[in-house]
Amino acid sequence: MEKGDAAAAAAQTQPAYPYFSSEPPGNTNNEYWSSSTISLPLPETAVQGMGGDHDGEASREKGAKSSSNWRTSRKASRPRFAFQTRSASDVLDDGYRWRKYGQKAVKNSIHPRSYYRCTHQACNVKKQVQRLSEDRSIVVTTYEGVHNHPCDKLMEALAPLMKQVQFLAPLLNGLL
DNA sequence: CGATTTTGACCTGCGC
DNA sequence: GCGCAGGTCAAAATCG
Repeated sequence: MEKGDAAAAAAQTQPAYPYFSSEPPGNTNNEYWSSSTISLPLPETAVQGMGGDHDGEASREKGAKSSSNWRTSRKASRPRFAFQTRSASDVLDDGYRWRKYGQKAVKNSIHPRSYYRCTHQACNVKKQVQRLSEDRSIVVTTYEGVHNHPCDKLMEALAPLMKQVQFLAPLLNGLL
């Protein structure tokens, strides 16, 4: 592992606010980012809803390596949204902890696509990060699923405040 | 020493 | 049915 923390910090210093949108149906081609997409007059971020009315990967019954431990994910399409950010690093610090579980080279791009998964238990939120071949400074991040737990970074930041509140609560009750 | 990344193999869906 | 492209697993390697 190289120094990804510095890159993450660099991404953190540039908070490109991500637009997000629920996926509009009817866009099933893979090339949801075309050259026209990045030529949109959006200054920093552009958004493209991911197509795919059927998610072919969630309904898979994984049978690799003689252990079909893939959870019985229903074919209910989990919410997916993709957005593009202009960032120097692949992993943008969104407050959650992600564990990389794969990397593949895609056809249309010379840059590989990375697959991440939320490290929290019972939180099967996945995201995939790909860098545009046309512009290396554009990173396409596709989230899939919603977190069923609070952001740990946020909780860490809120922990002192919560202690203050717990300490002040009896006093406030006495005053009111 | 535990958690995470790397990386090759393997599996599935889809188009022809 | 076959091949390709994409997605995931898991063992080894590596980092803090």
